[in-house]
Amino acid sequence: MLTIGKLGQAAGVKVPTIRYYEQIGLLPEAERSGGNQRLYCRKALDRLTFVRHARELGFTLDAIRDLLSLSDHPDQPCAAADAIAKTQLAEIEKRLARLSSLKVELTRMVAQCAGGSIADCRVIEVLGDHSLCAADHGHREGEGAS
Amino acid sequence: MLTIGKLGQAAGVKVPTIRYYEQIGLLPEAERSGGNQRLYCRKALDRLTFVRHARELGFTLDAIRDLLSLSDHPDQPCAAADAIAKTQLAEIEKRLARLSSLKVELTRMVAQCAGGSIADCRVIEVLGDHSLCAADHGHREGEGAS
DNA sequence: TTAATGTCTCTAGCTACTGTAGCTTCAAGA
DNA sequence: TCTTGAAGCTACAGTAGCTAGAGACATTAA
Repeated sequence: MLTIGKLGQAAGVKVPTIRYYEQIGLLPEAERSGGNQRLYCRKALDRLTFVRHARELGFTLDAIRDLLSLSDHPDQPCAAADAIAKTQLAEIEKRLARLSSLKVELTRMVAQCAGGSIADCRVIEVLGDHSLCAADHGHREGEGAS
Repeated sequence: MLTIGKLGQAAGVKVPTIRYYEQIGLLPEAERSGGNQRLYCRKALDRLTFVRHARELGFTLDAIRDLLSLSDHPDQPCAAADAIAKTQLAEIEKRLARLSSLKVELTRMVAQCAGGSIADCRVIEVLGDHSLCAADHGHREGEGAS
């Protein structure tokens, strides 16, 4: 049996994140030791690894919840899991296209900055006037820019 | 003078978002009409357009705050604005690389799903076992998957 | 005048965590 | 056996960047 710290290390997930996952019901409530500490078995590690991996691939926690419940019933046809992955793929393709055009735009902005004063800095100029844009980057970002 | 609704339409920003920007000090407090409604002039529209455009390009509100204060002092050298844009560009390139490898992975996953039952669905299998991954997608996502 | 629309403030909620405070438990060494 | 330090516990607050809703007031067109 693993403590929460060991589990986190093994799965590559931070301890508060594991507790958070339990809190929101993504992971089942853990067994407890005599001193009220969480204890995890191999299966819990598999499940957490699954979650981390899916997060890395960009799945939302809701999608992961669905995938987990699917994998808990392995006799059903896998169309549902496939659909979730496909949705995710479409989403990623959209983001890729968007980011590519942003990159073009920023590259152009940076290249045009002649190193003068702000009064003639193209970076600020382009940001103030959409019509100076070369690329047509859409209207809403929809993702946090971290 | 524009009401908040007209301003929002003109700049392509939702009304609550404008109030939010004012609340966090990104936009100055607006003038008020006799009936306590916000009124905006042309300059406010420029500023809001700048903000929206920068948000679309993935700048954080903090970075935008910096850019705005730079553009308020147009006699300084533009190195700072340039640096912000470059940081942003590097960030976008990282995200692009990451998303590309995610796309490869998901495409592979979806292609391998043979349409059978979940017991042998590669989507779930790949998510449960990192060693099955073709691409080396890093450790942390750092962006909300919307 | 009336109805519809717009605006006001305030509060709470969203995602996916992260950090803090103040306490308890555990394992290893003296 | 005692001590010490790391790791664990709960509970709550905070992060970004908004979005949604309630209930009241303002404006405008018919």
